[in-house]
Formats: sequence, C-alpha cells, structure tokens
Amino acid sequence: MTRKKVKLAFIMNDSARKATYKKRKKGLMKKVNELSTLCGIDACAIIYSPYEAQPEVWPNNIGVQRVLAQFKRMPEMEQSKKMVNQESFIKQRITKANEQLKKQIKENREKEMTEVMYQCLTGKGSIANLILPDLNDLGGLVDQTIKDISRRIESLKKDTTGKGVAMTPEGHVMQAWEKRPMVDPNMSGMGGMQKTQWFTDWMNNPSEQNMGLGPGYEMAPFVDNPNLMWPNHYFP
Amino acid sequence: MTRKKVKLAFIMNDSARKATYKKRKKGLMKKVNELSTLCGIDACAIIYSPYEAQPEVWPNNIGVQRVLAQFKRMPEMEQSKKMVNQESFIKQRITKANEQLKKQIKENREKEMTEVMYQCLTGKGSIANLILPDLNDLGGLVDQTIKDISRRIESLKKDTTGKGVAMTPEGHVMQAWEKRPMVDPNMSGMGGMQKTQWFTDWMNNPSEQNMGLGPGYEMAPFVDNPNLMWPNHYFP
DNA sequence: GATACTATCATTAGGTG
DNA sequence: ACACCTAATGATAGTAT
Repeated sequence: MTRKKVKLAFIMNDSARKATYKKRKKGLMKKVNELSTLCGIDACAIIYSPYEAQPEVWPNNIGVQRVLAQFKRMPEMEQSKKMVNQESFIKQRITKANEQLKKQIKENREKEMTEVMYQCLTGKGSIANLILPDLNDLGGLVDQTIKDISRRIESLKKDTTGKGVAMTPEGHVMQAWEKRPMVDPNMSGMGGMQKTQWFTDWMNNPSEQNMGLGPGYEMAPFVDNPNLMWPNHYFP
Repeated sequence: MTRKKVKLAFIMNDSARKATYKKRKKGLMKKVNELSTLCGIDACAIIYSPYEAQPEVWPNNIGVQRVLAQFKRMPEMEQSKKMVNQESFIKQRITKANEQLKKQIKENREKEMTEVMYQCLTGKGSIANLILPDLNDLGGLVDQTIKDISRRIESLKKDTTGKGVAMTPEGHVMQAWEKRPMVDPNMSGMGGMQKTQWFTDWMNNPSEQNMGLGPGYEMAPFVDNPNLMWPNHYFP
C-alpha cells in the first residue's frame, strides 16, 4: 500500500472525486456542527454539488436566513460604510500574512543553511556545488555562529555557578561541564515541519483567492460586491 | 499529561472557548477551501462570532451572493413546491438513518453477548449477574452458535476437498485441519469501534437538531421557513 | 456505485514560554 | 493575549468487498 500525498488540486478522476466529495462533505459538516456546539456560535455552510438535487446547508439554515433577513433590513448607506471597514480589515490581514510569510521564508532559509554548515563541519557535504547567494547566506550564518560561540565563551568565562570550563591559552574552549548543550533542541529532527504545510499546499496550487494575499494566507474574505453580507448590528 | 476526551458540548471556560474557536475556525475554513478545490464545487461557510466585528465568510462570498441573487429571482410559487421536495428528502433521510441506527444497536448487542458467551466458555466470566433480557439474548445467541457449529460439522463431513476431520462416534468433532478458522477475525480486538463515535457524541449532547432524526443523524437540513435557500434551477 | 476497513496523515487540546 | 509544541484524537485516501 503506497499512499502518495494528496495535492490540493481538482481531482480529474470522476469517481474518485465523488468519493472524496462525499467523505469530505460529511467531515466538513461534522466540523461545522462541532464548532457551533463547542463555542455556542452561529455558523453555517452551504454546498452546491452536482451530486445532490438540493444545495446542502449546515448546521441548519436558520442562521443563513438570519443573515438574509438582516441584510434586507439594512439601508443602502450602511452597506457602503461596511465596505470600507471590510477593506481595511482585509488590508490589515494581508500585511500580517506577508510578515508571517517573510518570517517563515527566513526561518526556512536559516535552517537549510545551518544544515549545510553542519554537514560541512562533519565532513558529510561540501560547498562545492553551492551558488553565490547560498554562499553569501552561509557566510553570514557562519559569522553569526562564530559570534554566538564567542558570546557563549565569554559567558562561560564569567559564569561562576557552573562547574567550570577548560580552555586553551588562546581562549579556545576545550571542555565545559554542567552547562546546557549549545545546540538548540528545536533544530534537530523534523520538529517544526508541520507549520510549513500551508506553504507546500499553496505551492501545489496557488489559487486565485490566495494570490493577492501571498502564499499561506487562507483567512481573509474578499468582498467582490459590497451590497451583501454585513448586517448592521456589527457596526454600532 | 492526561488528556481527557473532549465532549461535544458548550465550553464554559471563556478563554478555552475562544482558543478552541480560533483553532477550529481556521481548520474549518481550510477544509471548506480544500473541498471546494478538490471537487470543483461552490461551497461557503459563514461564521458569526463575538470575537470578530464582521461575520466571517468562506471561501469567498460570491457563492453566497449567488444563492441570494437566485433566491430573489425565484417566484413565490416555486418556493412552496421546493418545500415539499425538501420535506420528502428529509423524511427519506430520517428513515435511512433510523435503519442504520437499529442495525448498529443490534450489531453492538450481538458483539456484547458474544463476548459474554466467550468469557463463559473460557471460564473468565459468569452469567450470575446478568438480567433477564440479557439472558434471553444470550440464549438466542448460543442457539444460533450451536446451529452454526452443527452446519459447520455437516459441511466438514461432506467436504472432500479439505484434508479431513476427526470425529467421535457420537459425531463430535475432535480435530479438523486445513479448514478456515470459525472465529470471525472482525470479532476480535477493538476493530469497528470508530463507527459508533457518533453515538457517543449524541449521548453526550442530544441536540435539538438531532432529536427528531434519532441519534447519529447529523446530515439532514431542517426547513423552518420555506421562503429561502432553494434556488429553482435545481428543480427543472 | 455504495460500504467497510485501516494505514497514514491532519487537526487540535492542553501545555509552555 | 499570542505563538509554539506535542501527544492524542480525528479525518480520510486507497483498497477490498
């Protein structure tokens, strides 16, 4: 049994698509119900599919009807005001998402370079096949690491609470004991991999709705037509 | 770290509820997006929460707007016709769900009794603390099992393809070989436990919307007001 | 095609900093 | 409150029936 990782894209095979639809629709509806129950909120989902005569609505359509009723009562003027709010709200989220993205890319880059550095140090790799930008980053990382080590040496010299540190006359540490290891435990193994899943997903399928927001930004609603959806009781 | 199983009920603790809300909202939106992408369908979710100024809509609100626009164009007459369809659709699902429920209860009952029977046979349990209905069912099961065994013996007697069967003069089987084991492999272990999760959930929180449908029935939309939601292009 | 199963992957409850 | 982590529960892709 080999199970290739599903990629987030339209399933071409008709029967597989239907099977997936049925399974996931069920799961989705369960989740809507759970969210609504656990947090005591009004939520609903509407699904139009070619497999059912009726669009399917969850957890009940009363919530949706409420939205519609509220909308009907909302005067035209209020609606455009909403739009502005909605727009600034989106912009805020775009900014935040882009910041997160940059941070993530930087973090991944650092991990990658650290890996290369360690491989060089342990003789398992070489810098022969690296391109210029990689070498630059690697150089910066090595500098940074040397600084960290120097700082660490200084703190070991000053630290009188630990058992001690043995050093060469030139100031190189030969041995230290009863100190915490210098390697960040989070750096080893595959920990922290999960949080970049959205990036993989987006790379597989950079959909239109995510396009304007940057990869990984899956949350902000996009208002195409301001005439709907924002009941005025949310804008006192 | 002990992690008690969360039960599907309103979270009383305010901060825990908010934390859960944020996590699950994100997860839910991701799922809507995935369903929509994988199966190429129109779907949306609307969440009203006390934590955000705006109701949150996914994956975009165009789908919802489409529903509204279609509804507006739908004449009054069509709407009541829909209602009937919707009603019969629900009734169908209720019937189906109840059948599944009965089947499930029966199946669980059988497994339970089989377990008791085996425990008696292996001397690990007794029938001393069973109540009358249990004893009745157990008796039926024993009868059934004896019949199964008898049938098996007959087939072993007639079967000339297998290696053979050793029997006492009274017709009791002493040994049989190159035959499949009589114990159903699905009966042992905890296999098949997952499918009764909905029952536990419902027992924890028999919500109103599930009440009329029987436990475990989580799928049928309930029409409270026929004036909404069912665009006429689904009823040619 | 629907159902059932289960190995595998994803989500999240309950922590911590 | 927020971001992150991980053990544990939950969802589901592929398969068998």
